[in-house]
Amino acid sequence: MDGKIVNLKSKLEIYKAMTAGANFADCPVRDVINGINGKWSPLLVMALAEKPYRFGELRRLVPDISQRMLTQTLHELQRDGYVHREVFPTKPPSVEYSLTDLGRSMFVPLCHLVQWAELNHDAVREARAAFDARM
Amino acid sequence: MDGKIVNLKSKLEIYKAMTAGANFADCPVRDVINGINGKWSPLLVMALAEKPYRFGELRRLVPDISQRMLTQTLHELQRDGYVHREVFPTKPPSVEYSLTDLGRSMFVPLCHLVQWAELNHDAVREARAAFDARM
DNA sequence: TGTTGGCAGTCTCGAAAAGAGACCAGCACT
DNA sequence: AGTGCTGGTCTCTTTTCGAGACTGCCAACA
Repeated sequence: MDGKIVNLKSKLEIYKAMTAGANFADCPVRDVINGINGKWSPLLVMALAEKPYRFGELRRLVPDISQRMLTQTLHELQRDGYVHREVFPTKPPSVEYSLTDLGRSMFVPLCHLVQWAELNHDAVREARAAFDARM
Repeated sequence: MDGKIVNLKSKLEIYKAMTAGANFADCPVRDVINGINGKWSPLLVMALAEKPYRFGELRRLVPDISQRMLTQTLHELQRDGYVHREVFPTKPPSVEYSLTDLGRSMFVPLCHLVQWAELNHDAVREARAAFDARM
């Protein structure tokens, strides 16, 4: 199961980086990707890429996220260094979330993926419809 | 230093496309992204981008995926038009999975994201360690 | 004075999804 | 006759997710 995958160069290296590790800690790509590809993470990064937002603003912006998931996802994004959390000691203390430099640099490739998604949405929907029709 | 990297109109339109929709069906980007960002989808797409694989090969290639999840993820990828499934009537019938043109075109931006992940893995791990140390 | 409402969350509980592993039919090799 | 390989499905358990109630603080309103 080891000798058959030795054909390409750059792609193979990436591929090996994703699969070679015996576990998660040894695989940088899966480690990082799994932090990004949560259900709400890309959405929040896209939102914060536009401008910083407060907790309640984000909640109103993404109506179908629960507070629990918003708190948790922001916490994870903060932990991984994508998001900066700042508390302002106003009368009711307000909390502002903004993208760090790391977050902004991650936003670039993410944005490409999102652009692809926009362009190819119709193709995907068609494929889906054709597939469902055959079943 | 404020979000000036992002003040292009195209990006704002994408952002609006992600957040404006009242529900999922109206938001093309979320619809497509949610099909890509599963736990195993990117990994399998990366693997199949190298060359077509059979079911058992994929299973051995990604040792920590369960058959159940492999079947299900491949099925979803096929439904969305990224993956082609072909059955060969050999003695024990073998099934080969390969990327479609749509899958290959999606692989391009995905690959950028993966490359970013590879490059910035250390930064993310450092941020994570620093964050955990403070708690 | 009591009430209401906004802020940023936390807590709990039921539902949905993921993971582990048994099981299936058919065929080849020993 | 037993073992192993093919590509899966079925069931059971654990993990995660989602909805909504609840907290503490303060300000405005009646």
